[in-house]
Amino acid sequence: MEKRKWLCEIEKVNGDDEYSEECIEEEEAALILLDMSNTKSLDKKTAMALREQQRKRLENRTRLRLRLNLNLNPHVKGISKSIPKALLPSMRGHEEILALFMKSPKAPLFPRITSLLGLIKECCSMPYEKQLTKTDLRDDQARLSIKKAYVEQYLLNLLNEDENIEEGIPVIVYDENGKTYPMMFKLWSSKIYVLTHGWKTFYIDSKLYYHDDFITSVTLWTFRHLRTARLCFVIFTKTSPAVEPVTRRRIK
DNA sequence: AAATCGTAGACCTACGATTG
DNA sequence: CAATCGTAGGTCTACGATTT
Repeated sequence: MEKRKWLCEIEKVNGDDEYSEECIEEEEAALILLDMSNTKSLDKKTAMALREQQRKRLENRTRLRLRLNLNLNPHVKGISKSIPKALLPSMRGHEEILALFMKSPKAPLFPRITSLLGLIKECCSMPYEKQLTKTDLRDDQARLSIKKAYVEQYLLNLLNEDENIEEGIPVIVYDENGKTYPMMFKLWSSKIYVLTHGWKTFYIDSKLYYHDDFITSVTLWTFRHLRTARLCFVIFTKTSPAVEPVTRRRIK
């Protein structure tokens, strides 16, 4: 109910003269139809119209989720920039978060993948950026380690009761093209959180490799799928010239 | 045999305690 | 108060174990 209320407020602010329960149902229907368009044969025109409709809806949803994210991550602080006053009067008091969302030069709060539009059931986690290490990209390791603090702060509260991180949680990982990779999200020996199984396929497909002259980093988001309710990750990759080699010394 | 999993230990870093 | 030291806890790597 709270979500609906927010959505309606958002639509008002954005200039929609009318909103109603129907508009929300209409949105859900559009999202489901669009999802169908990914798997069934719709004619191009219909699919494009649905995509456009979904894009518009997503803009509203994004703002809604931002608000919901505030409740999950109320401690995010530190940036204070000007916010367009007309945006969301009811978000007063959260200017810092809005600034973060709107101005951050880093990763956006939400991954921009067309095929994911409207399929995100619960709000995304905050983005997590990691500079990949040698072992993250080693063929004989086949795993991505994820910082404990990030997992405990942002991801564990997204888990359902029946999901046991120590036993491993099957997840779907999306790359920036929307391609999916089944992986296992797991806590190893109460110390390291990792993504295993499909990670190797992912970095091979993404043409990632370790080199002293380059920094390869990933940005990761987590969300729950609208239809399957399954835990999903989105991983974007980035390679840039390195200022210094990114290795750790090890004496042996 | 190759791929993947799991862990021990080296290394790093943040932070509190101590000292000048 | 700033610099230094000690330490706990987190991250990364190497390598043995297990699975395919």
